[in-house]
Order: sequence, then C-alpha cells, then structure tokens
Amino acid sequence: MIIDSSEYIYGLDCLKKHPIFKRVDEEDLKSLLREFTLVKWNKNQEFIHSAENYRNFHVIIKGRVKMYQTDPVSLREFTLFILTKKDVFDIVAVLDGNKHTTDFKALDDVDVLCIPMDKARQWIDKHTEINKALLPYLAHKMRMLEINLTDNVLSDIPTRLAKLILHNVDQSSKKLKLINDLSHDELASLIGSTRAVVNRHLQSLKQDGIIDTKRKLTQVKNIKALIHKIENRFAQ
Amino acid sequence: MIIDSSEYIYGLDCLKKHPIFKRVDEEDLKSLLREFTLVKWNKNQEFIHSAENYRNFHVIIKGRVKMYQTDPVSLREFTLFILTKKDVFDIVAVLDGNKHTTDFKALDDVDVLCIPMDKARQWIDKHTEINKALLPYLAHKMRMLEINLTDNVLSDIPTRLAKLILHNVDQSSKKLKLINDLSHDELASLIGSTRAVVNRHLQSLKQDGIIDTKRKLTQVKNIKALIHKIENRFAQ
DNA sequence: TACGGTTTGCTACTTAAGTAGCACTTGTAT
DNA sequence: ATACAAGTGCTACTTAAGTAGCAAACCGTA
Repeated sequence: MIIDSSEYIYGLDCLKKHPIFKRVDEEDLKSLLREFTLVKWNKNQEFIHSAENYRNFHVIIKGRVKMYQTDPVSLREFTLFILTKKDVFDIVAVLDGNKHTTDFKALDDVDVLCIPMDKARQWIDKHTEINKALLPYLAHKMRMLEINLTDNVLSDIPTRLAKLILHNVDQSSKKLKLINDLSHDELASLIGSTRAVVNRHLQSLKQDGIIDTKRKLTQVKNIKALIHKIENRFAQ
Repeated sequence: MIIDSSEYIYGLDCLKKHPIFKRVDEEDLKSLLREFTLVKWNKNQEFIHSAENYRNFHVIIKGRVKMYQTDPVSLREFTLFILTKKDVFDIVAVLDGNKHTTDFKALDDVDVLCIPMDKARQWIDKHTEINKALLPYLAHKMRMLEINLTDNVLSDIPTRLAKLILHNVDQSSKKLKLINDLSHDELASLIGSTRAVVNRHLQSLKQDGIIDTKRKLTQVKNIKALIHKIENRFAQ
C-alpha cells in the first residue's frame, strides 16, 4: 500500500482504533500497513478453501463475512461465525500453519485489509506484543464456539432458532443485528438445519406473536416470550 | 511447592518436557513451579463451574479430564474435550477473565499442577514469551472444536459415532485410544446423543463386523469399512 | 411492464432420533 | 459368597426433523 494514499490513511485510521492493533507502536503499525492491500469484495462472493488466492490473512474494515464448513457427504453447510468489522481471519491458519477446511462468503459488499499468511506470521513473530491482544481475541472466539457447539448439539430446532434470535437482539434498541436481513437458507446454516424447517418454526414464532417477519427482515416483538420459549421447552 | 521436594522434581521434569513450557527460561520456570500445588483427583470426581474451588488454572500430568457443558433445559451433557497429559485448563478463563460455564470430571485418577487464576494471569503478563507457545495451542484446540461442531451438527448419529471412533484410532496400532474404555453414556455425551441410541448403532457396527465390543472396551476390526460408512452415508 | 431468479409459505410424507421400561451381565465392595 | 451399583442389550412407541414438490410473492432489471 502506498504511503499517504487515501487507502493508506483509511487503513491506518482503522488499525489505530482496532482492538487488536491499537496498542502497537505507531511506527511498527505503519510498517505493517505498507504490506497490506485494501481489497473490495462483492456481496455473495465466495472463497473456497481449496482455491489458491486463499492464503491470506485479513482484517475486516466494512461488511460481513461468513465463515462456514460444508459436509462433504450431505453437502449441507454450517456457518461457524459471522465475522464483521474489527474481526480478523483466518487467524487459526496463521497460528498453526495448517490449511483450514473452512470457506468464506461475503454477506455484504466488503472491505478487507489483506496480507499474505507468511508475512503475517513473520510480523507476529517479530512483534510479540501483539500476542497480548491476540490471545484474548482468540479466547473470546473459542468461548463463542463452545456455546455454539453446546446449543446446536443439545437443543431441538425451535430452541436453536430462538437462541439464535435472542443472541442477536440488540439489548437497547430491541432490534435484530447481524442476522436481521438473512434469508431462511442462511439462518438454517447458522443452526445446522434446512430452509423448510426454519420457515416452519418462524411461522410458529410469528403466530405466537413473538416475532414479525417480512422478506429478509426479522424483528422481535416479545423478548420475554422468546426467553420463556427457550427456558421451558417441555412446557408448551 | 517446596523446592527439591519429590513433588517439585516430578513437576519440574514434566514442565521441562511440556510443549507449552519447555521454551521458558529454567529459572523462570522454577519460580513459577513454586506457586504451583500438586493435586490428585480421584476417578469420577466432578468440578462444577459454580463451585468455589474452581478458580484455578491446571496442567494435567497424568490421567484424563473431560470438559463438558450441561444443557439447563434437557439436562443432557455434551463433552467438549477430553483433556489429557500435557493439556492445560481452563486457559480461556485465564485469558479473558470471565467465568466459564464449563464443568470438569476426572475420567481416571488424575495428577494436576494447580495455580490460582490470577497468579497464572500475572505470570503470563510478565513472561510474554509463553504466548508464543500458548497461541498455537489455543489455535489447535479451536480447530478441533470447529471440526467437532461441524461433524456433530451436520451428521446423523451413526456417522457421528463412526467419526468419533475413526478420529480416535491409533494409526499404527489400529487400537482405540483415549475413548476405548468409556461407557456408552460417555460416548453419547461426546456426540450429543443418548445411551440407548449409541448402543443401537454400536450393535449395528458390530453386526457389520466393523468393531468388536466388550464391557467398557471397543476395538476396531475393519477401518476401511468404517471409513466407507462415513463417506457413503446414503448408500446403505 | 414484463421477465427470470430468488425467496417464502405450505402440504404431505418418510424416517431416524429420542424415550420408557425391563431383564441380564459384570464388577466391586462387604 | 453375596449384595448392590453400574453398565449393557433390546423392544415398542412417539415425535420431530428432514425431504419433495409446488405455488405465490417479491426484486431487480432489461
């Protein structure tokens, strides 16, 4: 990236505010930024793990990226994370050096800062102070994955769906964030189910007055009832 | 821990060979070891996350510890990891400082090195070189969790069970390790199912000549057929 | 405004996972 | 040696998840 270009200034501004990078010495940050490229992805663009251009490390500046895996037998997809502004990927592949069998897809028009894996690895190796920020970040992701795992393995589909919605309600505005405009197919992929089944249970939530749905838009009307549904699975 | 006690020598020996601690300067390691206590847990002893004595960080020296979560509604348990020699826990709680809703249970008689969470945190903060070993360790666990998640959410139970067995076959000896002597209840907890269902499918694997089971002992007889079962779920 | 692709809503059907219950076996402690 | 707890094998039953297929609604755009 060329110094003092508009991209450079945009990128530097983002990294300075970034929870992982903000404690890095500014000169080191600038040297790192020179290695980055600013890349724009179109909505719905996909990045399959077997592809060549895959071996990069990314910092999301704008938009959502879903990280998912596909079951080779059933061909069904499961979304591990919806990554957004301030997320980085794929940090696991950077750290252990192995190829990840994970695919990525842009859910919006996306801006990412992009750097080859081995350069990222070298930089981390030299600037070990970054580890202090990386470890809590990774720990947080790990914890989310554990919750995801337990919820999705032990609960039935209506409960998984209710939990998915509850976890994505903004506490203050009471509106859905991050997943509000996803299709039923995408929602199904988040809870390991299928379009038809998700639709079935969304209808049921709608009938109970708990949510309101329009095309690609879900809103919560009654959070208390939603929580009650999760906590009293057997009493319905 | 008292310097040069038999416990101390045992502990130092373990840490020196430990993938996470072996690169730490020996004097630093000794100072750390003085803060540790060697604790022995009996087989089947449980550690519930709400309990007080829970706020420690541990290094496993001997035996297996299962890390699991319980669904508060169905009361069914799901095993996230079977931790063993050279594993540490709970590193996530150390790193992000939040309480973990995870429980632990000793599957064998277990020896652990034990240190209060906040002391572990302080020590990591001072000796940042440990992060270089911690990050790949955490990344590896994360990757295992992702595989666990995708497998257990997208596959049917016979496939989950077959994958569980396959992932735990020792490539050279062809014998099951880590899970060979677990009850059907414990196996069920590893794939998010129930005892009766696991038993049903184990019988079917047995009838197909793929495995051989005795009380608390499972052996694989035909790995190729096991793999075939996983890859051809629909052609049976 | 007409077209095609995507998304949604719904019905009917199939199948596998979960549940309950019981008898039998095995290991361990007394 | 006996009693008891834990683990296993099995039957019958219930229910919810997945599948297939179709029609209507919606959106962008030619």
